[in-house]
Amino acid sequence: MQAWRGYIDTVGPLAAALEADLAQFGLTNGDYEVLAWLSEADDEQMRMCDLAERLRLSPSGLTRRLDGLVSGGLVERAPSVADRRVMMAQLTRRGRRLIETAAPDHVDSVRRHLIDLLTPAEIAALGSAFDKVRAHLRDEQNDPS
Amino acid sequence: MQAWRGYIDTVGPLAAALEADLAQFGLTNGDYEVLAWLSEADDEQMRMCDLAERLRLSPSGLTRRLDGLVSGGLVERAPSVADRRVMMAQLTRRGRRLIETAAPDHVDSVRRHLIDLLTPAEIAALGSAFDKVRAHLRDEQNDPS
DNA sequence: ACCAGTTGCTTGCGGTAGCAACGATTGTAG
DNA sequence: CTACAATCGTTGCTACCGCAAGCAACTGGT
Repeated sequence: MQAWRGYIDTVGPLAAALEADLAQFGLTNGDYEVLAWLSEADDEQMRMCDLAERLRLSPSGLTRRLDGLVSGGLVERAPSVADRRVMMAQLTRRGRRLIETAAPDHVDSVRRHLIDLLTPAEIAALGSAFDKVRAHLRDEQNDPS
Repeated sequence: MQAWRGYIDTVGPLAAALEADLAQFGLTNGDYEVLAWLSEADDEQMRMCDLAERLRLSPSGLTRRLDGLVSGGLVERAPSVADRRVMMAQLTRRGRRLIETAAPDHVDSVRRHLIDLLTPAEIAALGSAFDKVRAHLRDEQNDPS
């Protein structure tokens, strides 16, 4: 329970610190994640619904988040040829250049604020612990016994 | 970095799962924390500003959160006799009964979703890891080198 | 006693998120 | 082929939170 209190008091400030480092690029954590996922996708584009799932965002939430990125010229919407219901979120050249600039800095930020502070054993424990929690949450959702 | 991705994908759903369990009492995670802190305080009351700091909330954020709890009859505002600028957030009888009912359930929820899934070594690693991160964030804030 | 600076809480505003509802499109069963 | 269900994205609504501004009250120096 002590560990739990520590968790509560750490998660928020940690996210805030990372977001502060990202601000120099005009990005929020959420924006960064959109660009990161798109940059790793085939043709640097994804269906809105798939992207929403990856980002753990509701459809409406993603619509509005993308609005911001589109007006910033980092992403554009393109209708899918295969399914006219579908909108593809497509990374623009500007978006690609920005994420390529910001990514190393962000990775470094994660290292400074988290990874480099911990022993390899602690990192491994964190990884396996979160894997277990995530697996448990998935099971619970699929089988609401 | 893999551990980092796992962290990102776990923290949000975990908070959501706990919030879902708390919903049966009509409480959010934030509401619960207010009541929990107040129930542990002397005379079950705290100064707004101290409470805001504990909750990592801005003053305005706490004002609105308390609005909700006050209209729900769980907390009331009382002017401080020592300093007339200060408002005390005071747990009501209803608030005390609710937190006393909800707390065991919430603790159990944390166990089910987190603690019971992990080995003692993993729990210890989580605790020390977050302690280090939190200490580092504090240092950084006090000495923005 | 007075005035400047600080502290504490509230309010207006903007940004972000989820849910419910909707229109458009696709898939499927009869 | 036609009806019906499911999927996809957007929009209206509501709620939450932080920042900046404002007002009240306290503090310390003159």
